[in-house]
Amino acid sequence: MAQNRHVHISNDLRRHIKRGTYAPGTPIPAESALMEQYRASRPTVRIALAQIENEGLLIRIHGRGNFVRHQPGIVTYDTASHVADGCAAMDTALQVSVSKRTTKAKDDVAAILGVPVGSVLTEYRYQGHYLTDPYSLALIYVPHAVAVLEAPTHCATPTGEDIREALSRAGVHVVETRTRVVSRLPSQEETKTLAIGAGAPLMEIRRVSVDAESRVVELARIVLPGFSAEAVFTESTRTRELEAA
Amino acid sequence: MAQNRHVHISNDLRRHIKRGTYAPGTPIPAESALMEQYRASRPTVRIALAQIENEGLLIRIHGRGNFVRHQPGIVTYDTASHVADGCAAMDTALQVSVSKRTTKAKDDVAAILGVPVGSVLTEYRYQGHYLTDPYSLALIYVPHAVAVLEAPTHCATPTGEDIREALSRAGVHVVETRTRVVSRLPSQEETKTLAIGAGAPLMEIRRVSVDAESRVVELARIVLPGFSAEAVFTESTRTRELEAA
DNA sequence: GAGTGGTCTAGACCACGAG
DNA sequence: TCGTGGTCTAGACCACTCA
Repeated sequence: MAQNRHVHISNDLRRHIKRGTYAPGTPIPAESALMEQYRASRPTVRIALAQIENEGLLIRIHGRGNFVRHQPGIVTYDTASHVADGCAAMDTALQVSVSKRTTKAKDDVAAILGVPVGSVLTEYRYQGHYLTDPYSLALIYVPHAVAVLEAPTHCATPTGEDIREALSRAGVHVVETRTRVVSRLPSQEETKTLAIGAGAPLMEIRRVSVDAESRVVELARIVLPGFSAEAVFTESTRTRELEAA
Repeated sequence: MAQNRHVHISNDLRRHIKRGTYAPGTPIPAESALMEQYRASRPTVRIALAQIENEGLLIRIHGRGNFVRHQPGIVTYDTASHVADGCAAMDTALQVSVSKRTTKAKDDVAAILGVPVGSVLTEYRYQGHYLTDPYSLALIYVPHAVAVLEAPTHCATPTGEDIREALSRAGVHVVETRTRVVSRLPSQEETKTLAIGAGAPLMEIRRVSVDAESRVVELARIVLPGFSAEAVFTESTRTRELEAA
């Protein structure tokens, strides 16, 4: 069936995890035990572990063990669904903590925002957790010249959509949104903050919101593990014609 | 600087490739030579090679060697840019070959298209190449009940946008488009057709086009290596208000 | 047949975490 | 201190490609 040794092991481990033999939050047997169990060398066992780690099934912690990851649902990034209340239909195990910080624009962020390097910005950091495991990170930048908003205390969405509502309440109206999606490997820092493997695909979403004066009022950099993320866009040809008219 | 041995090696190889010391299309030194050069064991060398392979810098061919990949530009999937002519502004080294095939809908495709399982479809296969290296794959399904189109002979886009123009010419008008983007690891088959490593992040775009009668007229499954792909979406709040009115 | 990459082994040493 | 995972080594055998 499975040709490669490590494929056979990862298939078997995957089955155990999906069936619940190895429960979420608990460690699977130590690598030494797996070596005996599958009569394989350590590198072979570790290749199998790396595979299922990159699939989002495992969190490996140095000195502690290899733990079954809690399986959150898919985080859907959807511009069409303007959910009024982030709390609605939210799993209570899903937690998003928001922190607020004042910084100065570095060159890359400044270029996108269209402000001088060193301009004062507010950085909102949305860190999403599902039980004990992290699953999302969003950094949102709003120039002080545009608005200074309070960080939402509760019901924050993982992708920071609520900032745009807050902007609207502050009298800043978004007219156009440009979104860019890429798929890439995580940086070393991202492997830590998202608790993913170095080989786990990652989805990065960059959202730029513009107001009527073509001023960039918000830049969002959202980073999600590929195994629990999708982005959905709906486009109506009708509205394009209306716009042209 | 570099703590890990394999990181040091991959950094060095990456530098050589980007500087052009190792030219595109040519093989880098054999693994045995790299072992001597960096005084490292084979597994260590191979981890370094896997890393830069997953970044899209290397194509490894069993029995032949490890070749520097030609660097195509980024393939941008952009719904907003309706390029009338695919030939315009296309690098001549970029080739897209299209083949046409008649099949029957399997259950997953049938469910999305909203047709019975076993319905007759046309499958258009867009395979993109940059010089000798593949870089894109798009499979597009159109039910026979909707239209039977000729495969475009030239100037095809990597993402198969021209099918929708062909539909329009055939009197089938797309009113709404739903696009879904995910980031994941490639299947074994995809590693071969795209010549990417098993650990290379991949962007999959699913596009569903709907006509005025809410009939699905086209399903596109576009698969691109993450290292050379991005998806861009532009959304205007203004049109949303127009639509509501 | 010679050279290449693909897979696996057995074992060593180090770094981290918890008691 | 001990058990865990993180890294690396030296070497073997196999599979593929090309002359």
